This record gives sequence, structure tokens and C-alpha cells, in this order.
Amino acid sequence: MPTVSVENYLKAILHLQDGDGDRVSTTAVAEKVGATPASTSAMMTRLGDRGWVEHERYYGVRLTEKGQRLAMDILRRHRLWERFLVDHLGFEWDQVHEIAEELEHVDSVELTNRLDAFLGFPKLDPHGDAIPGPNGRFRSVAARTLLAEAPRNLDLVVVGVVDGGDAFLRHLGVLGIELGSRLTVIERHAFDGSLVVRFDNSEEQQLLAPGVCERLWVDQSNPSPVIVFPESESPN
Amino acid sequence: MPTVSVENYLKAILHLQDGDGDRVSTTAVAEKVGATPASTSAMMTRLGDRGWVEHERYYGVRLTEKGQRLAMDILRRHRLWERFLVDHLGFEWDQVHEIAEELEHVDSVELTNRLDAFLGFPKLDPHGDAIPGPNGRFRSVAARTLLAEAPRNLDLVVVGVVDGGDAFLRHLGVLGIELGSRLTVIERHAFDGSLVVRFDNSEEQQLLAPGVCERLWVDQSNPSPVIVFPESESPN
DNA sequence: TTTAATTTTTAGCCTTGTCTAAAAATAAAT
DNA sequence: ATTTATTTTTAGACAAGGCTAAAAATTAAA
Repeated sequence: MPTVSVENYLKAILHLQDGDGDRVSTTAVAEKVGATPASTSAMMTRLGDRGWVEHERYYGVRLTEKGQRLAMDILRRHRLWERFLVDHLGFEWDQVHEIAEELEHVDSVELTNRLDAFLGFPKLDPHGDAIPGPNGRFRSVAARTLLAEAPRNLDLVVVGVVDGGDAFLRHLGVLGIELGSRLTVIERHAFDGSLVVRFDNSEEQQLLAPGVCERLWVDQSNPSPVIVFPESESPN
Repeated sequence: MPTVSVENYLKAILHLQDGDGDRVSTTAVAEKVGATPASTSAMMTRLGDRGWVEHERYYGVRLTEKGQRLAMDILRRHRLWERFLVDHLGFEWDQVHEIAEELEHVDSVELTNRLDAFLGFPKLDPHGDAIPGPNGRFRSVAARTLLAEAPRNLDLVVVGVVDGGDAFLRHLGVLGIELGSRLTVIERHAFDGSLVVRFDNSEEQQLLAPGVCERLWVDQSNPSPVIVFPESESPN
């Protein structure tokens, strides 16, 4: 039902909201979609009229339940297609965004679910970002993931180390990391897999070298919004 | 470059022209795309302005070289996606048209060529219609195809029979079919694979039962516009 | 707290694609 | 050869999205 343009706005808002449920400014959305604030303002009104965002004049927008669901579906399609492009068509991870940007607008639940099954119900896209399930929520990440493979923007807790050697544990001490440390992956550098993370509620971001990320087991520390992909919604 | 709407018009015109290079009427196009003749008339003018059709006022349109190429690319994408949906996502042949109708508008040469390779450079879509190659022309059909597997709308010639038993040959005689008979497949009935064909330049169409179609070897009788898929344009 | 800077919205215009109703051209039929 | 029927185009409107320039509201600064 929503047009391509509308879908792009919804996606942008979801991206800018990103966990925190606070409002997103018109200008921020405008920059994200590459339109002028004027055009965006008009669009925000339209999205509000259709019940996809709450729009408080002069104070930005926030996705409604319905809007959030729509946006998550778009994100789901985007990331599934990225997986397809990389896993089956041999694209590199950095060539797929643009194409997935088009494919994501093909709106067929049947298609999406079958593609999902074809890909083996992947949890992460080629950039390491989580893929929403058919219920519009992120799938549960396997308990104990390597930090190197954890999706971004999830609250994580360090639950173990792969290599318990003295040198590594001492290094962790220097970094201020211990069992129970809480962190979130902000960014993943494609070049070497090093991660930009933020610990606990600290404001500062920190870089973790690949060698560290590959030796840390993490788990989600905030399981509340996570629902395991229900059988009944699975295709086939 | 062309919009989705424009692509749909080009596709409709290609479909209506269908081999014969004569002009297509505004009303016919309108019906095909599901628009009014008025809207279509306006669109024909726009297509003419952009050099995709020759538009003779009151006498319909004909695709230009450029327009034909665009339309063939759309058809290529459509039919490749149909193959993908059936071969890899487990759709039935009669469920894929609508979805392919959307996928065909994702315009990326890289994507299309890689998909083509992934599918094994198929010659026919799930309905038995020929898939254009990356050069915008139909690929050469393998010399000697079973009539049952030949694409529609090609000039074919009967070059052999599979089962040379007396009964079958006598039956061919009754049907007026012999070596060298020229025919074109008009329609393929999905139910049992029986074909509606037109012999030579005869106006009347004729139904051929599956048992006959599966025992006749045919070849293209008009190889002029057929160019074998060139290596250089193949991906990977 | 009043002025300055920034952000958001409004106003007005444009393009694409669509429609209906009416006019013009072509084709068919008497 | 005219009238009748059909097809195509034009005219005029509308909705979605987009832009620029200007006005209004909010935030920051002096």
C-alpha cells in the first residue's frame, strides 16, 4: 500500500529512532532521504494522516505501532536481499546496498518468507546487522555469540572468553573489560572486523581490535523485546 | 532511467507488436496496461518525445530501436525472475507473474546478469516463453527442440519425429504434418501441455495434443534475428 | 529577556501520471 | 457522398512528491 517514497521515509525514521523511542527531527529525516526539509515536512504530515507516525508540529515524528511494523518489514526485505546477493549471486558486501534498496520495495509476504526460508532463516545480513523475522521483530540471537558476530545496536553482556590465556585476560583488564561488562556494538569496520562499541551507559565510544572481538562471548542483556521466530509463521 | 509506469507501457507495446513490426493502437495499449485511452494517448506522446516509440498521430505507435531494447530488457528481467521464483523458491508457475511484475522493474545490469548466471543461463521461462539474453535478443534455441518445449511466437520447422512408429506417422498424415512443415506456437495450455499452433501462414489455429508435441522435433526456420549469447557479455 | 540563529512550516510552482468529458480525426455504413 | 460510429486526442482537474523562497515557531546567545 505505501509507495516507494513513503517506504523510504519510514525506513529513514526507523533508522534514526534506532532503539531509543524519542522523536526524530524533520531535518534529520530530510538529510537521510536526500530531500529538502520542506518536502519532508509535507511528507511527515501525510505519514501522520495515515497513522504511521505521531507528528507533533515543530517537534518531529515518532513511528506508531503500525509504522514501526511497516518499517521493520522493509528492513527485513532489505537485509534478506543483501544476504541473497552476497551468498548466491557473488556480490561483495559493499556492492549490495544500492540494489537491495530497490528490491526491498517489492512487497509480497509470500516472496519474503520464501526467500527467508531459501536463505536458511539467516539472523544477520552481510554487514552483521540483525534481520527482522516475519513477525516484524528481531530474532533472538543465539545465546552466546562471538562479539565479532553480534549485530549492532543490541544491549550485550560479556559472558565468557574463548582464549583464557593469561596474556589475553591481562589485556582485557587493561581495557577495563570483565565478565558482566555491558556494551553495544556501534559500528563494524569492514576492513578488519574491528568494532566500535560503547560500554554500559558511557557516552564515549571505544574501538576494539579484531583479536579481542573474536575471543569474547556475549549474550543479549535485554531479552524483553526479543521473540523467537514462531513456527506457525514460518513458510512451508 | 524510465519510470515503472513507462516500463509498463513499453512492455505492453512490445507484447502487442509481437514479431510483426506494425503499429499498435492507442486503445490496445490502454487495455493492456489498464489505463484509459486518454491517459495512454498522453503517454504515447511522452514516449515519442523520449525517442522510445514512433508515434504517428491517430495511427498508433511502434517501438524504436532504443525502445525495443528497453522493453526486451524488462522482459528479460521478468522471465529470469519467474525462473528464480519457480526453480529456487518453490512457487508454482501460475503464482509468479504478479511478483515478477514487480521485480522486473529493479534495473541493475549487474544484478540481472548475475541472476542469469545463477540460474544457469536458462532459455525458457516457466511458461515456455523465451528469455532474452543480455544483448536484448532472444537466445538461439538449441537446434532440434521438442515442440513441447519450444517457445512461443517463433517460426519453427518440423525436422524430425521421436517415435517413428506407423501409427504415429499415420496420425501426422491425418493432421497434415510432415517433415518441413512450418508452424508457430501460439499458446501453451498449462493443464496438459497441449499447444495451440498456427501452420505456415494459415490464418486458422489448431490444437495439438501433448502426445504429438512430445514426439516432434522442431528447429527455428528463421535464424536471421537470432544471435548466440556472446561470451564477452557473460558475467563472471 | 530580548535579540540572533536555527528549524520547521507554509505558500506557490512544477512534473508525472491519472481521470472524465468534450472535440477532432478516421473508419464504416448506408 | 454523407451520415454514423469509432478511435484518438485535447482540455481541464486532481493527487503525489518534489523544489525554492518566505514566514513562523523554537532554541540559543548575549
